[in-house]
Amino acid sequence: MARIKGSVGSQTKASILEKTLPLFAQFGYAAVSMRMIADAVGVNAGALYNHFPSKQHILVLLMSEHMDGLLGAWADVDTQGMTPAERLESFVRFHISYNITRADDVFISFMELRSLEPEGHKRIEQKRSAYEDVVRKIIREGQETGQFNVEDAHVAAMSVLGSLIGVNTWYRAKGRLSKEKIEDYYVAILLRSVGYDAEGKTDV
Amino acid sequence: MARIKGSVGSQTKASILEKTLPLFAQFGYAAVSMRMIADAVGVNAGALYNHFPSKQHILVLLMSEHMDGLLGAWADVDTQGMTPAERLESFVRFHISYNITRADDVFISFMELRSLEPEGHKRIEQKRSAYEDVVRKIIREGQETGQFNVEDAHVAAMSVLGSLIGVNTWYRAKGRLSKEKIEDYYVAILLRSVGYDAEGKTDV
DNA sequence: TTATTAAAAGAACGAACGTTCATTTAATTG
DNA sequence: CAATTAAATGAACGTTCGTTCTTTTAATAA
Repeated sequence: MARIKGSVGSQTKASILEKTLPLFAQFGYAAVSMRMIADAVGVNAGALYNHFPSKQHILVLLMSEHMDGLLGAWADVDTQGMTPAERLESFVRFHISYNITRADDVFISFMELRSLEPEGHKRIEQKRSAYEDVVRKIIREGQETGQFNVEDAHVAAMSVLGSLIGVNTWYRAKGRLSKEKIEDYYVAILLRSVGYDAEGKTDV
Repeated sequence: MARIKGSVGSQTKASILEKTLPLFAQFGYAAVSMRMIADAVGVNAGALYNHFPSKQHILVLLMSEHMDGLLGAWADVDTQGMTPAERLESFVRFHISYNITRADDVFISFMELRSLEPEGHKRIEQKRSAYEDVVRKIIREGQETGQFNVEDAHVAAMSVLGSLIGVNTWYRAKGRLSKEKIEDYYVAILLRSVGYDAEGKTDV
């Protein structure tokens, strides 16, 4: 056999990305073979090379599209005129909402950095760093205005991000808590963690 | 050639574990071959099977020894008679101290869960869950005594753990901050995050 | 001191790997 | 409608994989 009736290149390429994502997330980049991907797509392994020059390119595209999507979506959130506390609340809600529905993307973007060859690694690392900068900047602003009370902005930012990234490891759509409740709880926890007092409304 | 002068089984086994750990951490379980391990140990690949029945057994032993060490070391910390806040401070300092010097163990115990076959996976997962219970329990106690002010003990515990686990991803021994400073900062951040007021000593 | 066991080497196993290539056929272009 | 290009198959490439096996030699036990 040969070219299949109705096959369109752009669709197959999209299908490759879509089917590869959960495989990489579940088994890891190194443990997923091109034949596994081809089976999932419903195509012969050789056909993958009509759309990607190598397995590595699939990984790089998956990761960079995810990071671009993440950064782009945050850029679309309007936080103009907000106080640092309001801005941090926006960020927390954004991060949870965006990432909770993209567990596989988040997982591989975190786990498979080491599977990237140097060029790809550098590109993705820059995007990750840009995302970290968002939080660092918010916390520094809060430090400057005195709305936050924090010993070290960098450490506080890493703590906030670690806490948020962890959500993806335990969140289950059908779990005890709704997405909204989780957001509310994390907003409270993380605002407290940076020493925000909520105008005296907190405390016992 | 054959058996090497001075070779002792127990030493070789220990060497296999020691040399495999950084390889798994750097490249991932699936991407590390028995030949890579053998080279690192300075032995032929076939000789590995005098000490481990399979590659999988090396991973399971590495992970279970790490988790046992972690749980055992925490069990040795005396927190009797402490308040929940003091206990949480002890835990934060313990976690950072213990894990910061074992980056590779921590990394693979977190990353390679998916590489474990069912039996091993279950065993390790139980140990991880026991560790999470430590934090949940401390926070519940603080909730009950009113020393902490937290919406949901489980969420707060996962937030604390996520934040702590994150330290390992950015800590560098020669970085800007000493281990002691980092501990101090995290104690402050995480106690605030669970709504501990530090008897009014906090705030701007 | 002899017999046994432990620990290594090194060749070999079949299977699977990422990738390439010739070929076939559908879709598109001129 | 003819020529070209795109998208697929399936066989094949050399390499590497985890593991097994036979053989050799050192350490240990009888």
